[in-house]
Amino acid sequence: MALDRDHVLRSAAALLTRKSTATMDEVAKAAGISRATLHRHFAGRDALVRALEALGIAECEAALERARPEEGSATDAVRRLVREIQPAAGLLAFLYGESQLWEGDRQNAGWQRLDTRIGALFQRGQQSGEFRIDLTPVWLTEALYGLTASCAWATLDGRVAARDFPTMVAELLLGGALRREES
Amino acid sequence: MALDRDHVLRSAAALLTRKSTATMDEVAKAAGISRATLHRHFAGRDALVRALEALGIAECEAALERARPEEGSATDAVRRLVREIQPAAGLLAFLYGESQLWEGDRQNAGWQRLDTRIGALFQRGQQSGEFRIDLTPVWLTEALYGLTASCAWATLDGRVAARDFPTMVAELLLGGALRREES
DNA sequence: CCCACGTGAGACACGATTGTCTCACTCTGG
DNA sequence: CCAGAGTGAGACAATCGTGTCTCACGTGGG
Repeated sequence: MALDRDHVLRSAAALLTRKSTATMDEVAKAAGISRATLHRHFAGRDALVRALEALGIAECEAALERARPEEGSATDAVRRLVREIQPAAGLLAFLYGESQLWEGDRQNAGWQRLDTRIGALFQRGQQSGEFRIDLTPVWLTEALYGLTASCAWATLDGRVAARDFPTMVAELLLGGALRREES
Repeated sequence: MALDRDHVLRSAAALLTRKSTATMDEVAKAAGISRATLHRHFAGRDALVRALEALGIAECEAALERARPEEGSATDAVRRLVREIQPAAGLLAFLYGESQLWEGDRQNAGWQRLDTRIGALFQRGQQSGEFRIDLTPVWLTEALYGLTASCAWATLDGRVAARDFPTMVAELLLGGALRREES
């Protein structure tokens, strides 16, 4: 039962990542169950999206946990974070484009928790002198989400290889397009 | 009449940037016209979105034109491009999230034209030694779109000041988060 | 003045999606 | 074997957005 629910959620995430307007019927078929059973798990489309949001937040927090953001240099911590977040990138991209989640004043507090922790990582990098201080931690956090979603979509379209995901996102976010003189 | 159409288009762009699921009725009200008149300008929602797509492409091409991508260093050209693209950033963010435009095989050829020209700019930077070669021009182009959309949304929410848009996008895209030793 | 045109307002039907319900089937444990 | 829980299939009404239509209004030119 709990396993069923998780399986349904993951199928829905995979489908909605590709086709964000998918019908409840399509979601059910993708999970290999009937629409009736889908409704037994999730009261409605809204409830499903909320559950996906909670899953996305949980996966991001788990990725952040695994990345050990307090450990070692902030640079390496960001690289670890990007690597750990890749499995959730598709789901994240879907949620990122689901404006329904952002317009109300009742948005999930989990995002703020995440923003705070990721922002703190960038701030730590600034304080240690690793990161430049003219880009705010808030913007760097936003850019991390944005680049993650962009690369997830580009991967789906085949414009970027999945194995290059960590490099592409982390290297652009950290080093930018400019070539370094040193190193 | 032609002016009316342009005014309607711009109102729709402004509204749909904030609320991508806005109704035809809401779009009409935002433009100060009735739904009937809106339908006289655009056969349906699809036609409206397509017209917005064409407008977005045209604005991007105009921005690219103004930025003179062949002139001077590629770095400065990218900075100019980001600056010129800012007025269209909201519209671009809306289109970027409109998956309807990408899933079919009948996507507007304008995007490919743009991708090619912007990709060429990044390639020029790589050939001149300004840009690193381990990030593909395709990914850099994608990242430019992604960061533009992210910053547009962050600006709407007040997380980033509009006046900082060019700096935030261009500096992150070009230099990344890492602090430079030299310069 | 009068007519033609564009417009706003509203009615209407249609399609798509949703949420709820019922019923028959299957499997599992006692 | 049997009872009960869970499921799939389908019917059903309700809702919402859409596309089309009609009609009345007013405005500007002939």
